[in-house]
Amino acid sequence: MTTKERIIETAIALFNEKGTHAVTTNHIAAAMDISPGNLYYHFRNKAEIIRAIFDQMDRVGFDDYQQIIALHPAGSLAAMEETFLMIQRFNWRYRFFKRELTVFILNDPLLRERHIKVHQAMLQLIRHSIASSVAQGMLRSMPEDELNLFTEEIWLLTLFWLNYLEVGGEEITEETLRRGNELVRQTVRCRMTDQGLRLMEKHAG
Amino acid sequence: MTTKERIIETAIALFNEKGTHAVTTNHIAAAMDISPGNLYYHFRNKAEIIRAIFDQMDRVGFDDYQQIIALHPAGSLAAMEETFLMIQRFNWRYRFFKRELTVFILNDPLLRERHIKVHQAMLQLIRHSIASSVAQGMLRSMPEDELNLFTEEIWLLTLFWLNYLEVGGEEITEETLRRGNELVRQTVRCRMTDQGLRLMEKHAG
DNA sequence: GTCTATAAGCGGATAGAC
DNA sequence: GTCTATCCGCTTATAGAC
Repeated sequence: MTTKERIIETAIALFNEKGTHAVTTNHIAAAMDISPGNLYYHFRNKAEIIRAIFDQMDRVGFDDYQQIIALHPAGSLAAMEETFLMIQRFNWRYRFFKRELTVFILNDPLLRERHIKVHQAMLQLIRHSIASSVAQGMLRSMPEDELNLFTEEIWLLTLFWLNYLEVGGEEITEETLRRGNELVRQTVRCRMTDQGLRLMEKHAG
Repeated sequence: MTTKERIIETAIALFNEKGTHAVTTNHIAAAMDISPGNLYYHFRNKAEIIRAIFDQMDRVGFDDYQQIIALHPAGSLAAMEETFLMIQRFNWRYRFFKRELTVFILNDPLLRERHIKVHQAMLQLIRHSIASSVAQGMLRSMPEDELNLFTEEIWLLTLFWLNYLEVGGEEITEETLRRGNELVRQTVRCRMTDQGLRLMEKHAG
């Protein structure tokens, strides 16, 4: 791993542990046993480190997104759960980001725009996924309004499950992540047709 | 309003606007046209201002909670919606707090414990409310597991609706808050009995 | 209670040697 | 690429006059 990469990984670890504002460039340098000057050779300043992390997130996020797309036709429910867990893993790796997101967005219009685009894309992905489940007769068809709210509900649950666990003082484990998945599944089950429910039972058994 | 109160109100406004870390004691003093020294006469440091705000939140939150309790027997659905909006207003007034909550909790074990207690109390309140709706025949009875998940879903939606709007780049208005309410309502509707649905229709019409 | 002035400390950032 | 040394600026916090 290059020094630049090590700086980024160390920064992610420390940001996740203490929050970006409690972590200084000096802390990052000290934690990886290099001098502050060396750190500044690789990055102009702290903001640039954060930007580099965001870029990494974009790349990883894009790869994940491609995987989700590829997964999607495979089978509605299983694909959805795989997607949920994938997003949770992403949110966990970059958990400082989600924690401080609103403040970042407040102070950085560019990040705001970028994030809104991702947000919209995810909503569309979910809506599309729901529509295809309806077409397959797994979900009952519903009026436009209800479909929109349903879409937002799924996305909100997925987006904030990790945060929910954290502010409730729960550990993030396989078990608690699985519970979030259960939550989404139950929300979906509410809108299932009899046929969909039968298929799900079979799948579970 | 005393200077002390004005400091608190100014701090809340600035924290909401810029985030706690971007706002210094000097900024607060300047914004209200007093000297930094004067501010330090009333508060030992910035952390103490934040603590004073938390204390205010506790008091306001407790009053709101009492109102919710009082509201509760009045009528399930209407009370639930009133509660939702009350919590949104609270979250909006202290929006810096919810935005930075995970980081606060990370660095302050006491706040963590306090917050977890509130979290648990709200879950219990919701669970109790659901149980009484089931007893009244409004909601279909459900297995323990489903009830727990349902409770958490309601609470998660209520807790994060404001955050959801913010990270999605939406304005907080009567309209968008109402949409959050719709979301919760739809989640509840999924579990309603025929009797409950009829009552709701009548209520809406 | 409120002001002005100022000290102390820290984080961010750069220069220049190696 | 990496280090040491150092500077700038800002925030916190205090002392002492009014």
